[in-house]
Amino acid sequence: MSAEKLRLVLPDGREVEVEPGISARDLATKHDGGLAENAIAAKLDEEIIDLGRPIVRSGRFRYLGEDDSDVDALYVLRHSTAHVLATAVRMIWPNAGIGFGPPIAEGFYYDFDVEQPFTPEDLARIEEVMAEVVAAGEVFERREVDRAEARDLFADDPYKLERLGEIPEGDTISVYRDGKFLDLCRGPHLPSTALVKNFKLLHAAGAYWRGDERRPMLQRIYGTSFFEKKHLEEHLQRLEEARRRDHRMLGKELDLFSIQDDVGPGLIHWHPKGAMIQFLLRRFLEDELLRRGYDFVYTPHISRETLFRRSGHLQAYAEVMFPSMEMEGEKENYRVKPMNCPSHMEIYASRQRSYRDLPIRYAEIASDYRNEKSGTLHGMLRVRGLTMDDAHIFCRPDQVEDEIYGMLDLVDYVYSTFGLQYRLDFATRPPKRIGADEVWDEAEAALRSAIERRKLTYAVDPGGGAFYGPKIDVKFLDAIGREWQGSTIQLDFVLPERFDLSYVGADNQRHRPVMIHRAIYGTLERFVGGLIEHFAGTFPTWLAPVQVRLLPISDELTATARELRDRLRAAGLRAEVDERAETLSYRIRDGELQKIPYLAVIGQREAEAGTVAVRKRGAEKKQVVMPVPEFVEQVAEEDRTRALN
RNA sequence: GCUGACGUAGCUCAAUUGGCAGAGCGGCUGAUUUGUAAUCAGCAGGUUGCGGGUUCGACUCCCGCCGUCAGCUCCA
Repeated sequence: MSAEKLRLVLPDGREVEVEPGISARDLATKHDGGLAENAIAAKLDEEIIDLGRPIVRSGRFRYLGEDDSDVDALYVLRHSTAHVLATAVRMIWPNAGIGFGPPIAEGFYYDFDVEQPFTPEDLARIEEVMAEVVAAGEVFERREVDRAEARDLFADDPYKLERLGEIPEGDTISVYRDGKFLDLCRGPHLPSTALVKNFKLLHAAGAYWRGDERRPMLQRIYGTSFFEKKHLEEHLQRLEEARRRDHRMLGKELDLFSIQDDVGPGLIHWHPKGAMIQFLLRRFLEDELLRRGYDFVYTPHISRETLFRRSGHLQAYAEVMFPSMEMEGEKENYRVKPMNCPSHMEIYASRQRSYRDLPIRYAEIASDYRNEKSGTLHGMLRVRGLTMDDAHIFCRPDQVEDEIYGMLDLVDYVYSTFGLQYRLDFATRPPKRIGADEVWDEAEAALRSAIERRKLTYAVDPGGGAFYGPKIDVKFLDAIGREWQGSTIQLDFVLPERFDLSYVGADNQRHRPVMIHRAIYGTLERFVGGLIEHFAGTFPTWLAPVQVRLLPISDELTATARELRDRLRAAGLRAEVDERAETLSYRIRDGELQKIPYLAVIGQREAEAGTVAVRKRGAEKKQVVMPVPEFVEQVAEEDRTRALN
């Protein structure tokens, strides 16, 4: 069979004709030395291939180099590093069972079935052996085998056999070997372990085989690797930076919140300074909601189960709800609410509604309680008692798009005030759903159109919507690039049905309103936790629990300092006097560590001149002496404009 | 919920093979009255998470509970 030449389109646009079956490596030496210099793999269209693999079709072609900015190259590197890890583990524990070992977003992991969980000392030991494997420069050797041989090769590896059984008939089964380690693996890999230069094992923890808690627990080792040492170090520094910003640590240091053992896990105590932040967030949002035509409502924290039976929560959400409370002399038990929607439905349903009343927007910042699994609790980010900035909008179908548009506008207004970038996930109809297709068509079109009108970029999550309606999730990015779940906007076709909501239209007929759930912050707990980490505790002046701390140099100046404090308070600002009998240096240091935006020193000179010596957090000029009125105005201005400094 | 590690003063952490529970910071008191990131001294502060057990003796070893932390598919 005289093979036709293949045509490969190179990144620079050139086309080359090659013999079918030529490997990327041979292609490099024959055709273009420069292009393939330091290549570790190649990419043909969307498929990454080993350098040694034969090229059997035409397409766009490029080499992957030792380039940490190339996600494809990193993918190969980390996959190979995972194999080096497994190689080392098998050298130390020859009987270790092996699970999966994929590259992941920031590194890789590998799951092992071992008698004893790995200790930190084990990880250090494994790293040493990995270094030996790297030094040995073992070649990654790919081989394609038939099913029978594969079964034979992995006869002692039950997890690999299980995976093998899932590979469809007719698919190629490949195995990779480096040194003594053989793995069922689709590849691709580096040419040699010698290219694994900068890696680090980060931690070990249990992980269920296939994430299924009914199946055996394996021991997972996480790690990461880079081509360049500099990038590994930067990555480790980022991890360190994230630890430095941990809201649980900062919450303690800055006295923002606590969780008390004898109150219960996942239940937040907002201390005065944390509570101040929550208060400021509420005030900011509520003022804005008034401008945007919302009505405030307040609803009970507990209710008869009748309510949640009607809403469907008892059927669909019971495992997250706290258990029933029996009430003496009453047939019905009570429940603490996990959400606010049912009560808002009741308010809507409490009287007749006209099409002229719509849209109706009920907002409530409310405490809800959810019995989250103990292992998922995490500081303020995953709690059992949560404060939702909730709202439910009831509108006519023709109003949905404008309402969504308005919410996106509000999201943008709020997030940009905090200097947060964000992105949208648009989740569409899942396979299992209620509601007619026409209703979904209309709803999804309205959401999409609102997003596009707002000129926002978004990712579609097909089938990711709830069974009762499509939704938009807003993810915001913090200062070190991590993503947080923030706002959510969710259409609901179910609740209006269950509560038999209606309005009387212009045609004098009863119609079903559309209902939209929405939260801007999400929960105050998570949002504040996110802000703590985003700002690393250094809140902008308008959010700082204490904006100004006054430092009188000696006792004689305390009265002057108190006067200024009262003047600042009268201007709506938050100020306090540090009257402790400590040196100025001591009190300045303390104020800096407490991340207070303004430290204002008052000495004899200032008292006589009517000035303050202002030391602004993070400012280039260490201190500026200014007249008191000017200082008050400067802080007030920053507060008023919500400056991000 | 499950697996593992951990839990000592308000905070951060010590305490040898099972042998008198300590330090720094913080707090209080006194002295100092301070000019830009820690003044000095003294004092108080503990049922070593809770409950059992082993032992002459338990922070230490064993069991149970509570809590914290990491993780629990980003599919060979």
